[in-house]
Amino acid sequence: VAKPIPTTQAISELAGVSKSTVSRALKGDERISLETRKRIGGIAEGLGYTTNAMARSLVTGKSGVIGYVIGQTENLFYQEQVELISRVAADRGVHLMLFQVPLGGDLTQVIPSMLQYRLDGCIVIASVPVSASAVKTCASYRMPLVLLNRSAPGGLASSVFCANQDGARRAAEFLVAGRHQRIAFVAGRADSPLSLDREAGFTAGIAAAGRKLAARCIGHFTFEGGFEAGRELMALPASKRPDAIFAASDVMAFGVLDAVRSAGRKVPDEVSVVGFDGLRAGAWPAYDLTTVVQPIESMFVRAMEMLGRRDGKDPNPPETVHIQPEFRLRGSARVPADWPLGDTLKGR
Amino acid sequence: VAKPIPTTQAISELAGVSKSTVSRALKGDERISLETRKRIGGIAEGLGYTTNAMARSLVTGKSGVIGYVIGQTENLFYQEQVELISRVAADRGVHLMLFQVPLGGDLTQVIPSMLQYRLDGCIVIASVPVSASAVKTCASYRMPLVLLNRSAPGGLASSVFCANQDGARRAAEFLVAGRHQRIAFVAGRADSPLSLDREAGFTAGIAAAGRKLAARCIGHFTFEGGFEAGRELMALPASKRPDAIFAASDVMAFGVLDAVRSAGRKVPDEVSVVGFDGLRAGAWPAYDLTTVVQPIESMFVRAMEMLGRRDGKDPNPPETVHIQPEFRLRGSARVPADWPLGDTLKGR
DNA sequence: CTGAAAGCGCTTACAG
DNA sequence: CTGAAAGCGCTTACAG
Repeated sequence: VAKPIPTTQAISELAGVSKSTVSRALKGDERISLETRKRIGGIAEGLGYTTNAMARSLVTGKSGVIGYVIGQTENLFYQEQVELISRVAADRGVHLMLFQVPLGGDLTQVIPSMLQYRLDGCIVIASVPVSASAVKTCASYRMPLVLLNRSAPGGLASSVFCANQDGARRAAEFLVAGRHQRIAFVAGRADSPLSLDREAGFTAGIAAAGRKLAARCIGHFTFEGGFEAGRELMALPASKRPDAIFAASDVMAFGVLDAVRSAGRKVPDEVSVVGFDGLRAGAWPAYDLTTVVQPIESMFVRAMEMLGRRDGKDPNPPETVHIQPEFRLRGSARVPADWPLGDTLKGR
Repeated sequence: VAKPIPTTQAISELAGVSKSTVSRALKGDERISLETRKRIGGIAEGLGYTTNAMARSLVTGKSGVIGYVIGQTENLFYQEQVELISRVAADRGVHLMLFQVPLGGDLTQVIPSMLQYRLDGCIVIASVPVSASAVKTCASYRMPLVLLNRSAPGGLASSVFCANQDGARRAAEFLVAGRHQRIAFVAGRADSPLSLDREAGFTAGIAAAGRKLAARCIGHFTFEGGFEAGRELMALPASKRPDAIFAASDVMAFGVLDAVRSAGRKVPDEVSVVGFDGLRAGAWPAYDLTTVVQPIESMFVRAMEMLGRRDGKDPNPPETVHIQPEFRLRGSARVPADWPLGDTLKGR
């Protein structure tokens, strides 16, 4: 039998008190006597009451939902995160609404929807382009934004970064210590700040050892791109062929690995491969990838905190944080004899 | 400079008409003169107006958002789908709210949240346990439910299935035609209807050729479980060792493949492996998996249609549909000489 | 073709 | 410790 969801009105009638009292009792207002609170709580429970979030947010101005903006990406990395962020959100009692920016689009496209639902804020992943005007629009409507691994044009939004440079530098030190002779880098896209950061950290790391990059390819952050890059590198004459390859993402590293193997080279005996991200699939024996692990759970927690803490009406001032990644040793790269096992970047 | 989001009130003042007219004009009500509609539309645009979805849904009783309920699963299959379903939803102008049922939990846990936001309906993926009482509760509150690859206890909710039996049967026919001698099956969990369906279809397929299963293992729907199963199977004496293995999911098939190879067996010369799902990662050279591809996009579209079509106040009556999967030939299994290339189940 | 009024289900000053 | 009243921003019969 279908029953409508009961309202505070229904409860107030059953309890013989006003709707105001019901409302206050339900949210545990101290001004209502404990006894009344308990009684009302019991009635609400018995009726199967749930507050109408729409009505509540209409008056409070807070919706209890934050937006999670993803791109139209086939990148495994982002796919893995959905479960994680939804758990982090659930733990804090906030709900997540999903927004997808189509390929070639910009955050701007989903702003109207975000505003419609009066979101308490938005988390935007790195693969979504964010124009200066998009950030400005959100700021003008007081819609707090947290960008992941991306800085906000004009500094009008918060950012949570993995310490990309530090992580990449660590990978460089690892490969140098492993006595690799010709070290190559596979970039994501030429114009990606994320890729550039990782490249900067990596080249700084090998430069510190008085070395330089033996080769550099573009892998477009895709498996296929990584595979192609790996093929190119393996096609080089022996004197130039790299014996170590660092890819700016794990999926690309997977592609590189498959290419290296199909070129008949042994991993890690002839070629070491290191990635960046920390995909779960990296643990599968087929790849067994040594990689820099992004602290995504911590990154999400920080992002939620930034969105959550706004006590007053005004959003928090934008801030930027960098969280250190970990370095995960697996079988795809030669381990220097004296390298501390189980070492992590965090420990430094 | 921060500005509040304008309301119909603001527009009505600027336009010199009533809020009623603004409301009607904005939704293109024919009763408002075209001229007025255009003028109001222009003013709204200029003001950067977006309707307050909370207020609207408070009166209409429709929120424009549907729930997507996922489990705490690390299964790649579900991870890949988030992007797809969010695109399908966006195409139809509905928004998606994410709900996660923790490990060991049941749909019941998230029902209060679903009710709070007065969702227009919910899509529940197969890895989420759905008790009879959960279905009953949703039905009693008129919350339409569509379960994926799972039938509703009591028939009180709709279901969209991949034709699991047909797909698995096709895999069986393929392996039989490939003249494999000892055919094994790796199940998901013993109590999973999904796994049982695929097993039923598969064994029916080989039984039709007068054959029976050479071996059967449990792989728990995980990579590790598949790997373990593959190891067990490869450890059998040569006379019992399978030369063909069908896994009830792609991730398990990946594990099987890695186990088969690490046991020193050649794929597909000595052992053929076939999966079920159609993960993108199956196309990677490291796995190159022949598999039954679930038509998830069509499944999502049907699910949305089931939720969307309710014109009146009452939800649509529950229905159940089965959509045919495709069979994708790749390199992990020997192809029968006379097998039609590019053949799909759909074509039959 | 348009408007005044009521109401969706809450919360929150303001009174007492 | 509790209630009456106003109001959040819409939509929708009901009138005209």
